[in-house]
Amino acid sequence: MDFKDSIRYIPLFKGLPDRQIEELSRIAIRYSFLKDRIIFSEGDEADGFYVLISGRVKIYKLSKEGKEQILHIVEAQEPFGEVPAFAGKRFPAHAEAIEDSITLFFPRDAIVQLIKNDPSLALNMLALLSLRLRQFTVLVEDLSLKEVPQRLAAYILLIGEREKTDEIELNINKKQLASLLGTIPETMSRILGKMVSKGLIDVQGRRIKLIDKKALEELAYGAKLDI
Amino acid sequence: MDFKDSIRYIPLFKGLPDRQIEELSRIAIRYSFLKDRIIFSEGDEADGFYVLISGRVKIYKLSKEGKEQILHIVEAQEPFGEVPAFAGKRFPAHAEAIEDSITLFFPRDAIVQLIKNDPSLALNMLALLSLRLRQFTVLVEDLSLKEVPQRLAAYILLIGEREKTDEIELNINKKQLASLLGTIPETMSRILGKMVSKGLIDVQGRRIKLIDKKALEELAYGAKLDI
DNA sequence: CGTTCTGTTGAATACCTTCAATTCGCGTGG
DNA sequence: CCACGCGAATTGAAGGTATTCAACAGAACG
Repeated sequence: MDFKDSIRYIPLFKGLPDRQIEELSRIAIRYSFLKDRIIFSEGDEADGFYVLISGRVKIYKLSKEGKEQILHIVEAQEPFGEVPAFAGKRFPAHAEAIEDSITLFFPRDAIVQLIKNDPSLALNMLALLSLRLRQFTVLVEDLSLKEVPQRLAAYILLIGEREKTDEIELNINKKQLASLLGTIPETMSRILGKMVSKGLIDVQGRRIKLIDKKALEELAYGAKLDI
Repeated sequence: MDFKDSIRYIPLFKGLPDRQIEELSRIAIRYSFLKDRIIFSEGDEADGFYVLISGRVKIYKLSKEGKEQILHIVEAQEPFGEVPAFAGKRFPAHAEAIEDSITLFFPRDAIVQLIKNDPSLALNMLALLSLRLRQFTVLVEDLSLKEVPQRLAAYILLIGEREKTDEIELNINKKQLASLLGTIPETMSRILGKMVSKGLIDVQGRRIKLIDKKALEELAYGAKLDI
């Protein structure tokens, strides 16, 4: 099969010469996953990494009691599962399709070979891993140094920025939002409730309207929410 | 100045041809930091990264109330501050010498040039960043999904493994251990106390003797500590 | 139209932190 | 060499934030 078009526009492969794109399309393997399908589990041996072509994937850890912490929500065009391609040989977390998803799989050896041939792929990959590290420092900071209302306010504002709107639509359900913010649905629900009664936001299902942005910012980056 | 010997044995630079080592020693700049000196702060602009030659450095985040979360303790021969060399341009966290330290600083442009010339440096750097990502997934898991006694037990066992001894000597003080484990000295102290009274360990200052390893493992990876 | 999963609410509880008061340990200077 | 002083470490009491458990409401799905 020929995936050249899917591959050409993946940011990770930006700047690669046509020859390399052809080579990539030759070695890529297409895998599809229905919603709720496990793509890999923590500890599984890995011999390559994935790029998400369409759909959405969550990367997460599980506690022995079954509580879940989402590390990252993978969006289309993003690679995932790349850690064991370069260090260790097992996936450090679980991956599950949260929508019907199409991925391309790239075997490690082929990628390493390509990196040896083309430094721009190496630099793209370094940029990607560095960005992930940066995101993880924020996650650690949130989990360790901030309380749930702060995290939630920051998240809402972030989405608002990203979508350039004051009326955001969550692209994950509240259970998963809770897991992403390191808490549980009950807590999530209570805090959303408080924010509504304080007049900071308005909530209709997955739709959140930002009403008092100033107060949200104050909460996210400034003082505590006193209710 | 000539740092060739310091550089040759840095794992990050393993496998590089002599020519590259020479080049590295030409561009490296030596910086020394006394204990407690800030090396860089979160948000500072970065135009290169460091390798620690001797001493010890902590990488950490600060909350607005002043609480500290240590992300990583850098040991000799390890690079640090490498994220903004490849993505973004500012340091995502603070770095401070916790012992008198000697570092080499490598300007970003020079390193990028070297990577373009030599894929083995690229692969070493990718391995390093991947390893850090792996470590961060564990930190996130600990902070979000485990309680302090579990984290502490796991940490003690880890050091015991690493040093291959049942009588470990902490190389950081308990305040910093608390910060590394995402808690505060008081909590740390109480839990160590409970572990002692339960006969799991014995504590003499910075020296911890592992007495009941089985129970420690049970605590770290199995059931709860009921006291 | 019932079943199942998501989301909400209340009460009780657990864990950790905060604050305050000592105590300990160690380096420095008299 | 001892005493002092200061930060590190410990301990107790009180309080706060988030979780647990349970019950129920609501939405989605076949």
